[in-house]
Amino acid sequence: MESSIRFELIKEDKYTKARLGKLHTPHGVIETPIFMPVGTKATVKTMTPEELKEIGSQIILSNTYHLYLRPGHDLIKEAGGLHKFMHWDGPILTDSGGFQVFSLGDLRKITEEGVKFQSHIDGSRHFISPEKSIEIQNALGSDIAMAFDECAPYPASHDYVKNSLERTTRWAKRCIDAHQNPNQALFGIVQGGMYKDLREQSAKELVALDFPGYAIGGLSVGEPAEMMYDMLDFTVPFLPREKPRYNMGVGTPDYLIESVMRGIDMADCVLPTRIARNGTFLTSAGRIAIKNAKHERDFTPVDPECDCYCCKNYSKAYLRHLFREKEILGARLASIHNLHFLLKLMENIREAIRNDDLLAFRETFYKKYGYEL
RNA sequence: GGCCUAGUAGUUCAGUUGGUUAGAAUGCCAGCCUGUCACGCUGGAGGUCGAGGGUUCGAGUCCCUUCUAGGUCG
Repeated sequence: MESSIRFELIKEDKYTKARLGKLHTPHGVIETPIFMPVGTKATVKTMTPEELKEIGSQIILSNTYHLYLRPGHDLIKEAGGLHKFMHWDGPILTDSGGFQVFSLGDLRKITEEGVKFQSHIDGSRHFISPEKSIEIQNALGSDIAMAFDECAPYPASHDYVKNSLERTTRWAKRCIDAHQNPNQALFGIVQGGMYKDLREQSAKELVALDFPGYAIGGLSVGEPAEMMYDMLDFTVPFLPREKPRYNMGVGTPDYLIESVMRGIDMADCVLPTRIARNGTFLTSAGRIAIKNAKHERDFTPVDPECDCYCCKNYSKAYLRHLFREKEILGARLASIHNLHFLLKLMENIREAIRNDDLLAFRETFYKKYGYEL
């Protein structure tokens, strides 16, 4: 089947493995490398689609498992699809529910056929297979669907990860067979835990299936940063140059920069929006915990270098007040800022790649951010 | 003026028949959050138990005096 997306590789950095690209989707073109805000339950928490656009979001994520449970994929299909339902006309990528196999650990049982879940909402029993996940994602109508995989925990034994990855490959084949939507691309997900031989095996098996894009899963699940970088260094070269590569679940500035340098084109993470709701701001000078007492009488913006709506109009003292009072506006402003910060970071990264200047950009950024290599 | 009730962490309150180092909630202070069970989680500081005296091996708990607040009766 001809893929509904097309990846255009525009430029490769001279000194790193970073790439500049364009990903053409049915709902628009995405400039890569890109960060994708996460809207698990058909909303990027606290943000309207207009606000998302304004801060530079090009594509957002949503989640198969959560939307299947509530409100139900049949309802969303009836509404005219996820785009229409949530009033977002840009590209959407749906995660397959595979990560919930991992994160809802004690509420599920994995078999060859699929995964039996108990709903975290009401305990009701459900079964999601590769076919079911594709059916749901098809009903949602996302631009990019993800193969139903198993994200192995860290640490995990070689045996466990090997079995898991081989099952993930078998599931990937079933996803391809079940996938019939010409307006939706299906990405495969490389697993293999922290074992290089298994990463290689997984990558080779999936590349043989010829997906239009590849994700690297099972990273940033608690392992040391160095280990993740190692895995990226090792795994990315097995992926085809002409197809997009997506590092799942990565969202700190350093993880993003390091991922891009290793040849990653896409990343997503709940971190910026989650820590936003808990009062932490990502800034060019590092993280700021706005609730800390030292900001009580600080009437300057969170990040003087930032031109987002939050930083242009509100002071640290005011934001601290909002968070102490648990006023909803605090969560909104922080979400706007954190997402804008990462999206702007990615824009700067793209510019740096364009100028073969990524290494210098990285050094300058880290120095100011307070991050030690 | 008489009688009754209540005084315990910044605040609202628990504290068994007297028995290790007086608890909770909230507030305060700090840390954490990485394909979202998440406006959350974890930790920390903070009290001469209104004051003074007495009984007792031992008193936030019992007795006396006193102060404060509220109620009530004249």
